[in-house]
Amino acid sequence: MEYTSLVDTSLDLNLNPSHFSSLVPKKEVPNNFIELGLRMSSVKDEQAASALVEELNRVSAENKKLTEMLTVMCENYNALQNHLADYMAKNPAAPSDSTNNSSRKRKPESPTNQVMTINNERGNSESSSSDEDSCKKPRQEQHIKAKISRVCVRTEASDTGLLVKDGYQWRKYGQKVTRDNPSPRAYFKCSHAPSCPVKKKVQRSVEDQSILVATYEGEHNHPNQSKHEQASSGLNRTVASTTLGSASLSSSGPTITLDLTTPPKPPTNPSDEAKVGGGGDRRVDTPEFQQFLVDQMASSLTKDPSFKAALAAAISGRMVQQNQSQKW
DNA sequence: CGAGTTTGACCAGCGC
DNA sequence: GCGCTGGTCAAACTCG
Repeated sequence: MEYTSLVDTSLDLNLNPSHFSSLVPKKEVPNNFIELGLRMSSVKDEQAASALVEELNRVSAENKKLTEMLTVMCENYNALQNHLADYMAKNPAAPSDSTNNSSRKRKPESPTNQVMTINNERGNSESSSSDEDSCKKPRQEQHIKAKISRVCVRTEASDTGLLVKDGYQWRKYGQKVTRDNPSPRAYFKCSHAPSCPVKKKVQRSVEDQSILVATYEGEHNHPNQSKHEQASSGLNRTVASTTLGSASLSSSGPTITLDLTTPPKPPTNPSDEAKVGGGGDRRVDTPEFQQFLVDQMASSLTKDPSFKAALAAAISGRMVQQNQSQKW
């Protein structure tokens, strides 16, 4: 997951928190504004003043946007750190962890690495017990199938359905109880286009029954038919509604966990359920996910008073900088 | 009545 | 070769 590559880090945000207090004299900002206003009044150009205010608003908005991008970077960094720590805690020894595979008859054949090579671009995120996905298909077929992604969706524990709405139309063609998970696994095929090879497997997580793990295989060879639907009430709305929940991105892969148990209001119909970035070609770097991440992270960060102060200082500092440059 | 779901049967890969 | 397992098929069933 290279989110940092998605963010233009060359932006000069003047956002180093450790230097805010020293570099940005906060109390001087209003003084500068007053001084600026006095100068403007001396020029007797109210239109210019209003234009300048508009410009300041525009710059403020721009700074806000840039700050959101920065929050994405920060959050990704933190998520990566957490995941690394978690991984190190769980796997203190070498990656050749045989404990998880000892009870299996099917040889995983270095599951993580294999899936990673198969997926090349997407990779697989977890080497957990549900990684047998990589071992089931004939090896050659695995190499043909290039896209395997996994999406975790947190749902209400009382929700017994295996429905992960992602904007595509799926037809269930089978259900099976697997050995290492008491919860049944549901098999879906994309029913929108007969030629669409995408398949989806949905199974509840062993560790947390409230989490649905959807594994997508293949790529859709057709556009998401319900994109418009999503735009109005589906994905975007759900993305917005998860602000009060939690979301986590696995730093090692495309696994995405959405906590949908705390929506602002209960869904009025099933279509309001989790519509996450599923679909074989849905990627974590799609605009939908980026927007989701931005919303999530901005929301959590804006709750942090220190971050607010830093942000305000950054914006103020930026304004002062610009004003000074305009003076010169 | 058509589309989608359920579910038991069947198939193939893998380990012993 | 046999048994276990995951994946798929297809007839029966359900629902709008």
